[in-house]
Amino acid sequence: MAESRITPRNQDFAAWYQDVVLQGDMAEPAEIVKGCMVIKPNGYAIWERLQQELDSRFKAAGHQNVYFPLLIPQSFLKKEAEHVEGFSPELAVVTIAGGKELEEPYVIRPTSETIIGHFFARWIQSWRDLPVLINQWANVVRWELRTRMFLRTTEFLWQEGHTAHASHEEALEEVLKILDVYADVAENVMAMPVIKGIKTSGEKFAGALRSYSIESMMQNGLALQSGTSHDLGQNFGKAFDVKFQTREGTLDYVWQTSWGVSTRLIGGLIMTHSDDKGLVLPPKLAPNAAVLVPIYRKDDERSAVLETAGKIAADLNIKIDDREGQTPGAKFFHWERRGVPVVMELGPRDLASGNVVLKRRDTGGKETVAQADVSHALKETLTAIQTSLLAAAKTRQKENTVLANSIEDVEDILRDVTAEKGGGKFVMAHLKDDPQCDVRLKEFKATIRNIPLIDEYDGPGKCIVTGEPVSQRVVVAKAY
RNA sequence: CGGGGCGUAGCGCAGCCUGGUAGCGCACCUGCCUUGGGCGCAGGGGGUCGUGUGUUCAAAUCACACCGCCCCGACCA
Repeated sequence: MAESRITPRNQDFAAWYQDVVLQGDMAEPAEIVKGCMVIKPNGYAIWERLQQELDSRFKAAGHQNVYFPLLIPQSFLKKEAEHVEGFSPELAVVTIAGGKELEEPYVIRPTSETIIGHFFARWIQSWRDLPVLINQWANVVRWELRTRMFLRTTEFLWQEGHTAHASHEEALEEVLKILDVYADVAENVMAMPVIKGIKTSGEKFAGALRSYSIESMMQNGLALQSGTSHDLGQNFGKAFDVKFQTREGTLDYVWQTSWGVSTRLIGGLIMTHSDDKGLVLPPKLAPNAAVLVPIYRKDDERSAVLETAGKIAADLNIKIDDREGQTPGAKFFHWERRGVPVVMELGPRDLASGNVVLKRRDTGGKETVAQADVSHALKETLTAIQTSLLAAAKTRQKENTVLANSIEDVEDILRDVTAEKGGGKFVMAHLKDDPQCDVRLKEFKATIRNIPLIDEYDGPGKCIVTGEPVSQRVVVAKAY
């Protein structure tokens, strides 16, 4: 593709984001399919890395992968009142199939709680059948009015875990266990710091008793809900008649959970680390941790450089960019835009000195190391990049988190924040989980992102809207 | 779905007002030359002007409708 300039972040953050996605060759709008995107190899490779990290953790926690149908009988959605109300506006419905109008339309799944509830009812009879711990990697469709690549598209890829338990305590334990998995992957793989917390009633999943989320701060200060884990209580158990016989011989409805992360994570990754030169990837997720660019002038140099370069690349199991007809400069820009953590340079001078040059994507710093030490040096550099990306993101989040003790202060801080101009903050304030507060915040388009599980501030206080006592400060922000 | 902007070669754009043989830069192809941060020169290929209907001798250009993308709002992972 043609490679052109990237809009600077401080000029227009939304334009910058789109430029980075396009210039990084990760995805493009599907153009002929409203609100959808094509995920290109560079983007999909990142998703595959995320899948591996998540899937291995799910498996380790005892979950097994399954697959349920894309199409769900429309009547299923209606069985859980809150669920249907929440999802109705964004459903795509199939009414004609095989050339005939269907007796009962199918909805294309916006999520699978209902169809899974139906099968749980068939699979579960006794407490001995519990817990059921399953996960599916799937696509879902939600008819969104406004889309942005990776962050919100009509069709998106995700995983949805669904579990059924004999007790509420056990279900809740599961919900929190998965929230920890999400936080672990976000921080330790994606280098994206998150705040674990409880969603307010107004923001919880339609049909859940309670939702938990991880929220992260993007470079423009907006919050991104990066993963959710729901305590479904017995709501779907009752709606789909998922009963089991207890040890004591009585009948009870199962306690369910569901949880998911999506390709939205890739959007979060981009908006956490990337810069005005393009994508920046943490080594643990980068499809190419390093790329070697050979530099030569004459034919004899070329063969000598390529020979040594080939050996180094093979030893390190990294890609060598030996494309002809491209100058090294052009190659440097190429890999820089694609976020490759380390670009190595090897030219005649290095051949003579027995060295090789390592350039870090995050800091731009160059380091010359002996070829004999390059394996060790690369490993160290990649570790250093991973560490410093997380540290930088944490620092930025901390610097942009402020306390406010009146609703007017919250409004002053957040009123003029937009996705384009940035300037967003996480405002820690005492607010009650109450519609009154939601309404007041909505006046300047802010929301309570979550109620942190770990209170890092000053404990109880009085709600700055209702005046009622609350146990701790909550995260208020503008969000994607 | 409401408001605004946009849609012309792979990408970025000019042309449209005032209708008359579709242009520029980058990218691409060939050759020579270059290569430590986007080389240069010469030659060359590539377009149903978003789609449809209408007005006209003639439409990228005028009118109407539709579609898509981006931004803002309401809805949302």
